[in-house]
Amino acid sequence: MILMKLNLSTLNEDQLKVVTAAKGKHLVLAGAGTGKTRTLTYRAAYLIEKGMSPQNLLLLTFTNKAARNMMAQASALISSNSGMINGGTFHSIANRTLRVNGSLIGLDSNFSIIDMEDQRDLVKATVADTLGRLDHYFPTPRILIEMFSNSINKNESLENIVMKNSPQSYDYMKEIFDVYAAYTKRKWSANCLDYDDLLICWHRLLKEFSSEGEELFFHEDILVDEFQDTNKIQGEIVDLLSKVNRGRLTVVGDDCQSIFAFRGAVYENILEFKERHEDVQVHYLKKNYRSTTQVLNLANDIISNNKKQFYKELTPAYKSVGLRPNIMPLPNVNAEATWLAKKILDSYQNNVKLSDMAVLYRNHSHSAFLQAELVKRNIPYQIRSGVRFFEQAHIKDVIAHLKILMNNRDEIAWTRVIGMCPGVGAVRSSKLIKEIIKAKSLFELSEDFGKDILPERAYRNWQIFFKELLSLGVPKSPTAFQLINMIMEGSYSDYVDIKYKNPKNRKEDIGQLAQLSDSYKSLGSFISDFVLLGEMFGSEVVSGTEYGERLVLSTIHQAKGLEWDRVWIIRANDSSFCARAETQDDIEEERRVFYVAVTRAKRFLTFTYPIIAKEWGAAKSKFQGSELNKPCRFLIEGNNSLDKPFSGGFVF
DNA sequence: ATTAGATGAATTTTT
DNA sequence: TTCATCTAAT
Repeated sequence: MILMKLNLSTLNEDQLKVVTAAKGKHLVLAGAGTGKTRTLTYRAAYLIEKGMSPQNLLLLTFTNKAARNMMAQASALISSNSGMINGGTFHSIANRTLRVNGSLIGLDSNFSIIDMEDQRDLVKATVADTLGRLDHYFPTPRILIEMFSNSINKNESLENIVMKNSPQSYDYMKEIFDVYAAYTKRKWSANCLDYDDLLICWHRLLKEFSSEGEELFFHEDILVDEFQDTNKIQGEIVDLLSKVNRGRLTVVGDDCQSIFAFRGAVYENILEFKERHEDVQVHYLKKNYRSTTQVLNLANDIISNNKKQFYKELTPAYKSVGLRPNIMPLPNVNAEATWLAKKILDSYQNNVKLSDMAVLYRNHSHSAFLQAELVKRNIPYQIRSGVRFFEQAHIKDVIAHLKILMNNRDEIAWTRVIGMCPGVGAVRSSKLIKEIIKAKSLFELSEDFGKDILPERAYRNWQIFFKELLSLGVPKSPTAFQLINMIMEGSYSDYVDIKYKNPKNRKEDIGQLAQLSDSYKSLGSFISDFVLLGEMFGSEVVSGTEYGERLVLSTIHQAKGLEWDRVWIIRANDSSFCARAETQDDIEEERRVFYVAVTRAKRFLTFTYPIIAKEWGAAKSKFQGSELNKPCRFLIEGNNSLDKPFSGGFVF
């Protein structure tokens, strides 16, 4: 095996110590911009250079973006013929493990993975079945899903979650339990796993079938990035895995950048790591290679107001000259968008690349006005928020066709597919599905299937529809590529024309989907990768020219781990960040979100906010103009290194 | 009894 | 823009 010589001279002393540390347990506390991921991937490469096989390494992280980043960096460091490193998000590794060994806990390896929308549909159906008519005050499917998920990810009883988050629904506690039980049962019999189930099942598998030295789940070393984003169950999965390999584990994280508490992330996983594990070596990385002193000063000032943290002040790696971050109040959201678009154009005309700039915000909806303004001025942008590629209806339609061929019991996919047949609605469709599932396979049904279930008119439509479905199974085990093409040659194409208002674009998307599927060996791996990595295929919403660089618009959560020369943080008013925060912990979380945003900037950082508070229904008549926004409290508390508010907004 | 189209209401952050 | 509920058509 030919190995690339790893060049360790580019690492600083602290990083080098981590990279070359002896096998054992290591906790690396690293601030923003200190080369966290780089250090971790160098360690992976170092271990491989020392003789470890890449397949025996396991690299884990929470978000897809971080995983992609990490895997790309790691594989750039090792020679291509040394094989693939084993790594990805917790969910994708769970999926891989369960496809192979899930049968140990009674799982059928063809299971489907369902996303939030699918969950909602299934819960809705379950509620209708268990409770009959809906009560106005019974929590919506959306809320129910959130309760269930919270209870799992935060490892608290459903009762506690309801009491804390929706006390007004506590009267329905019994019904909520019933729905939960029925929903769980239904998922299982449909052979479907949601995101949480992936973790639960992996956890259960490890708990029941792993023991010290157990080969099945053995990894010579385990490296975890963004450890502050892990939740309770993920933390336990890491514990169990490291028990198998007798404690070879390196976790890297920054408690100050923990911004996923809403889905159960507990930075206590970091804070308590030393108590949970024996013989832990702790390392600190504090040198920041990203930002100017001015940006770092503000970041340090902001985060110093948080009480719960490992305090680690970031120090700039280089002496740099920069401008102090600046705040620009504007009359309203329109003015904010116009001003910003103009500023961006100015920068661009002064030879700043669009790809060196980014606009960050707290929620998706904050980007709307700016988008309109950018389109008006022909400024190309790329947006990393909003509806993802795989969540769009037409894409899900096609995927549902593939899912039913993989997993005949997938009632969610069936509902979606059959729902496209005219004359068949919720009631008749559920009758049909019941029969289909009984039959074990679509192809075992008799030709006149449906005749005794549907009225005449609907049956005539169904016959055509049903024949087409059957024809999908004609070539022996067709590829995803073939299947998608067959679907598009059939009546689904007409369905798109009738049902959606921009059918041409949608069909192009589906064409893209077919292209993507072409590189997959099996239908199954394509589908599960698709659901889990959906955004990776991200035909992100793009405007402007097809080629060349684009300005990035992103939520702060999605911008984590990235950096730009110039960063604008819009809607930097207090209510954007703190309106929903109730407890001190909530405020600290928002402060960390703010801190993450600030530390994305290398040299220029500007905040803007609209002075007049206008909520989203503003178009509707109600007068709301009397309330004025204040700048975000994180900018004015303490003694911040910020050019004070109302300083005139001079930026460059 | 069901479906399908119309109307009015509501939006954190991610896997 | 998407989602739940109401209402008219089958």
